[in-house]
Amino acid sequence: MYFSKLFVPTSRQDPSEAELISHKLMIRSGMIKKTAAGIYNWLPFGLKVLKKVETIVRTNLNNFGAQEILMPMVQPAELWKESERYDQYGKELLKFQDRSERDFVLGPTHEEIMCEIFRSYAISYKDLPINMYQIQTKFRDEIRPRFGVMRAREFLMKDAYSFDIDSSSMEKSYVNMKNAYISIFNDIGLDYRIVKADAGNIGGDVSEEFHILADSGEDLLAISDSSEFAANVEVLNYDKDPSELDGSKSPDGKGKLRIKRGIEVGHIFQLGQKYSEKMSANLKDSSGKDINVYMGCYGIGVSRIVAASIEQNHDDKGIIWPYSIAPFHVNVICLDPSKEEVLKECESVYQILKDAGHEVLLDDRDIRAGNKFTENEILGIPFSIVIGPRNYANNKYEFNSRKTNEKLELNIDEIKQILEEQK
RNA sequence: CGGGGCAUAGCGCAGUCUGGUAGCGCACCUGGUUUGGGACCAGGUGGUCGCAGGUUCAAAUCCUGCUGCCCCGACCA
Repeated sequence: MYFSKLFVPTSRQDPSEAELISHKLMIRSGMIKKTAAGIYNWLPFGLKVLKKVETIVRTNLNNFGAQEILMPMVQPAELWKESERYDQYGKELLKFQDRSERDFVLGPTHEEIMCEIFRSYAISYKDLPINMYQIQTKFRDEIRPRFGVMRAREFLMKDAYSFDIDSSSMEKSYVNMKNAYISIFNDIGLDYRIVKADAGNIGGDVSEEFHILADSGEDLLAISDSSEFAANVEVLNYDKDPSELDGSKSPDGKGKLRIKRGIEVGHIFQLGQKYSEKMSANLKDSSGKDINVYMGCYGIGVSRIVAASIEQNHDDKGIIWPYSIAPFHVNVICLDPSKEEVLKECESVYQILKDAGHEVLLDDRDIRAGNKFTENEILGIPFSIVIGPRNYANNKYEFNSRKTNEKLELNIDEIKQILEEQK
């Protein structure tokens, strides 16, 4: 992609609306643009990152046996009345009417629709387990949306639902999804923790959260320094200031608790029969008896991961993308594109790397060098290659790492080698 | 929903107290000089001062009502 053809409206000033660093940087790097409180546009650069996260999520879930579907965002209120969440869910549930005054809601989650799908077919216990997911825009009318896409009203979520014949197979489905999540978050490559969690108003007995660690995280996590114990402090029923937990004995008796801040990006639940009872999502077991299906549900805040990544990885110059979700892998910075021989050399390097399967940006804009360097840093592209009149005839190129700030003189094969190792 | 703040050019802001021809920086456009770390000089475009009423000879400025946005809290993936 040629930079001159990309719409990336960067800004050198912090927006007045933003407080959080990820929010500021997402606006300054031209990734997002707000339309209303908690409602955002994803511009080309931001969308590239969002799609990267989406692809990692999709690929892993498919590998772990889940099947992608797409459910409607607009849902009839009747289903929500049936599950009794029409009144319970609270004002976060956006309600409205169509032209003939029928009640609808804008989907904040899809247990009701999922049950409706399940119960409308004659499904045998032999068909189970079934696990279906979607990656879709959700709407929750937050009391106070804030921090950009971190806590938006409209946001991109992956939600998955598993169906099993009994409790023990539901647990197997749950563990399978937990493993899928571990694989997803390992692939993304951010520092994360899995903690015991409060199931909140989704319901169910067992639930765990995936948190990306960051000092700005809204959740406090209590993590043992010498065992597997890790929990959201919400579940500890501790009546004092949670920061006092730091250094106290771990509930499992092993080691001391350390308090860390996290951003919740995934939450998995064993729902049991909570929804299937209310919604009559049944099937027959091997003895012919009607059973309410055992469900699990599994969420990932896809758009939130983008912001959380920036919270965890940035410096005073801008974003630092992990290779896995970077909008581009390498930026070929052409310092004087008006000189034909320089531009030719840049295009040649660009093409070679592209042909080798890397995602390359060519900054061919006829602007000052400093602007290109500074924007490259704000945008956080992992590697850059600087080619100018001074060094274009060389067979060595200036190769820079955004993360380490390292500057190397490398030939094209050495560069290919390094990029190959990142995959 | 309670408390606090803000709304003036694309962005960031001053001007409001004390009413009297709407300004600054950045961005953008023209020309020139520059050209490896957000260049410089000269010129230029761009505003129903959030909206609706009111007071006044005169309102960005004073009064009333409304709307939107931000922060703190309660709440929540």
